[in-house]
Amino acid sequence: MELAKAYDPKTAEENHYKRWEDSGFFKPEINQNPDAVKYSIVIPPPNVTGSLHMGHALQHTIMDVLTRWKRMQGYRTLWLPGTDHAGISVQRKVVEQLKKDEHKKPADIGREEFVKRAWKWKEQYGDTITEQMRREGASVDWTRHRFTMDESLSLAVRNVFCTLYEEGSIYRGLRIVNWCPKDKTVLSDLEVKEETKKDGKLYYLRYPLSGTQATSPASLQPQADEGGDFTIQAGGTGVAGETTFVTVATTRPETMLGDTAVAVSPSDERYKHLIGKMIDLPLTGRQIPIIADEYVDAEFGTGAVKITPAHDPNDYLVGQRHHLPQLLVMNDDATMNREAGPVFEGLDRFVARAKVVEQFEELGLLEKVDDYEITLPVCERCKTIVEPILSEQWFVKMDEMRDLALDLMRSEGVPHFSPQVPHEKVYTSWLENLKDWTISRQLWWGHQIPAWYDEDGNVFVARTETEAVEKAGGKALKQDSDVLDTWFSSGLWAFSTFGWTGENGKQLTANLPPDLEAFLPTDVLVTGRDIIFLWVSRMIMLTKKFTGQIAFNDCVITGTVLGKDGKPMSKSRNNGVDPIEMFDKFGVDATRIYLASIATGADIKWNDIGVETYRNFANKIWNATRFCLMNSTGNAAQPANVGGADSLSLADRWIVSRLNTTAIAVNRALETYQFHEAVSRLYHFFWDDFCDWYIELSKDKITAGDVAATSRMLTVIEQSLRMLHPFMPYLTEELWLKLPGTSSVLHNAAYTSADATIMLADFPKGEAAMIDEAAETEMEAVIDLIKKVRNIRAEMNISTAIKFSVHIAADATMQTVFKANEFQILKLAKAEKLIIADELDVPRASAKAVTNNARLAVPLEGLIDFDKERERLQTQIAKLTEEKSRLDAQLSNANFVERAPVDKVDELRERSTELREQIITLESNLASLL
RNA sequence: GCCGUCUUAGCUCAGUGGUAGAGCACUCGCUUCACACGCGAUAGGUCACAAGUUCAAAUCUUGUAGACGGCACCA
Repeated sequence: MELAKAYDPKTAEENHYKRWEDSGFFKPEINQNPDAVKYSIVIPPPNVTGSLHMGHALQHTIMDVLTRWKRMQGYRTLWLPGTDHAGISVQRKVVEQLKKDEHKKPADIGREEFVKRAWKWKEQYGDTITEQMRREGASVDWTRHRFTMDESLSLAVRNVFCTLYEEGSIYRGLRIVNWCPKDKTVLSDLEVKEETKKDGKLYYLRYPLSGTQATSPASLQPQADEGGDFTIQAGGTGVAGETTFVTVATTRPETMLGDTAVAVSPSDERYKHLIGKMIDLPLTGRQIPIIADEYVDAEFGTGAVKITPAHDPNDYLVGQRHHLPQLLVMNDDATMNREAGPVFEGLDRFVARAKVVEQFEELGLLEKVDDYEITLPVCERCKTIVEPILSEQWFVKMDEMRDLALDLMRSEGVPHFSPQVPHEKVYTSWLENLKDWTISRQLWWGHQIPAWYDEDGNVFVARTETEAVEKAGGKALKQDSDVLDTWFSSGLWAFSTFGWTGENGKQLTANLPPDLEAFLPTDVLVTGRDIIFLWVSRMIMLTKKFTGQIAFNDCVITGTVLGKDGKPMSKSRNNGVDPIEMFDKFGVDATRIYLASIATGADIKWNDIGVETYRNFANKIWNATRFCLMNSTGNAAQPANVGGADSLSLADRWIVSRLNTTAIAVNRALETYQFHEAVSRLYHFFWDDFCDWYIELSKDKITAGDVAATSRMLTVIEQSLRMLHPFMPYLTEELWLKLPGTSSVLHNAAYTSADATIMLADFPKGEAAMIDEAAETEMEAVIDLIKKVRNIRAEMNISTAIKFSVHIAADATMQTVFKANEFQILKLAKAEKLIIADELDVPRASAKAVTNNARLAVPLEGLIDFDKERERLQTQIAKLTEEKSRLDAQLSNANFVERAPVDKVDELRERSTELREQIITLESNLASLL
């Protein structure tokens, strides 16, 4: 069989996925071992609006590595895929489409039609990411694909909602919430981000005290053209003629239209006499009181604060304490409403702001405007400035669930985060300060809240409309028009995807769906740190509450893949790297193993060269296999041939030892989610140990058609491919199937009846008993020797065409080793004769070197450049001398010798002695040249 | 304001108390019959800075500087 000269990822990528999927290899049912332990992962469901980005590629790689690794180990493995309905995102897409295609607004077609269009949109475009996951090679069980708005998952949502409501954990209330005027919906605190605005302004407004002003309340009406002529006093009050003012500062002047008080600190001497007095609120014709409240910091600003209970969370609380009216002056699109007065009604908030300021100025009531750096809350998705607004919404009390989660962490350390620092602490302290969760959203796409109202506004929460009507005694009802926060349904993901619907009460014990019983708790959750609060914590809480189970034991938090500029990838920065482009350029496998080579949790700047490295690695694997296949007609990988037979050469014993060391290390690394460690071990084992040394050492036998040698090489490749498979599924399958002798016989015992695939081959465990310390030491001595000879040739500029003999002096044991490997040493050192003795007996015109086990010399009559050789020796002496003096300094420190562990001290002493001998040898070599 | 992370070779990154590592780039040499996406040989680092703990610090502690993240506040 002859392979192409270079690996072409495309062919392999097209060859296998469909077969894997069609053969049911991704399904847990492929496992025929009734006693198999389960291993399960649920995918963080990507938005149906999404397409694959590098963060997905990273997370999917890790999940697939774990899944494939465990599957090969014989676990009954399930990686469950799915998508999230992504309320706001889909709604926005459909609104855009409607506008573009039909110039219509949602209201024009009505809710029912709109939702129909949204489903249609989802059917049409929602598969993008699932198709891309196939390209990635993700070994998910597509037959268990779930969507958060599937009937069964929606049933779970309704039942959870009703249960929480019946318990009193869900309530409806009037609160200050984050309002996005563009999306026209409320947002949870977590969906609000901050943006710093450097050119912000702080406006100082004068509020006249009632009964003191020269001007009548009427003159403070909007558009009054009368200005004032005032003198200002420090401390925020001003007097002009008969008029006294209280000056307040605000960044949002338009909200003054909704002010219902001015608050001062109770202990503020400057204002004590004003408490209880009234203010004539300009532009409104309203009178509002001056009140005292501890909330006010006398030191800050003017010490007097305008109170707008309907437009600020702190003011809202002050308002509650003082029973102030809550005057809402804005519409849901952030234009001013009727309450703002006829002059302002209908104006956008920012236009209204300018107008308020202008009018204050005209009235002489604008004291000053300061530049003020301000951070503004913005909508996470559309970046619109979020307006704090008084609104009636649904909330979940989090106290009980928070305690469930905190107990899990404290008593069982669940979930165990990787990396543990800093996530465990951040997660815990977030929980400790958890506030109620706003769960209603003013959207049409999503799970409509199962609450109905009668004409009088009485609410009936029920699982179905019929049940609600029943509760209402047959009255006509109207369902709440809001839907639930997308994260409410994804919070149930760990159990709703396994068939839990909450039909039988809480379904805690009875009639569990089989998948729930089989796969919950899941083993690990892999996700990014941006949704630890939004999703991870809620899934832990809701799963514990509704199933009594742990959602997942471990939680791997991946780092962020940054753009080449070191900033997070984003459309606006245009620094994104498309995984699909990388797949096309370097191959899926190279991209995957590169992503896996990033330290767990670490951020990384994207670097094409990293992927290129592993593209080259893929090619190396391809070519090593190619070489093997070129010489192995009729042979087969035979594990027995790698066993510890006496006839094995040093190189054979050594590669077996290295293989087992590697397998043990890889398994250990994967168990602790140290993917980069596993990758590094595999990379260096395959490239350095196997290709650079083992293949080169056995080449002559292989090319000579030595059956035993070839099948040993085949076996090492076969085992390596298995270990590489979780990282590089396509390449390894492509090659594995081509190896002679591969069949389902090599499968893990759980899959013997399945068609042959490396996916189901037994993952090498590695055996400590197969680690051969002597072989490692001896091989190291041989390698060391060869490297020294190569160094002489390179440094002396001796062409490989020139063969020379190599003299070696060593102790009896090492003499045996070198003798036994004479042929290999000659071949790799490109020498023609090896002379091994107790002492070196060479002419003066020789290049010399020392290793830890030998002295060596290469006679170079007529070829030697004495200056260069002296220089070479001096360099070596300098190096060894430096190391020795460092050791001797340590050894001459009495404290070190007394306090350091004996082993350590002995080790250093030995090394020092060794170095002394080597230096003496080199110095005498050098002396003979002088 | 509070909490936290990072700073290691030209670049991108590993490394957690005991002689500083990788890939790429650089230098030198190789059309060696698997691979130039390759082979061989070099060179390159007072591990941000300062103080401390220790026989011993890139690694632990504290501080400083710079980069970044989360939370809170923002009249």
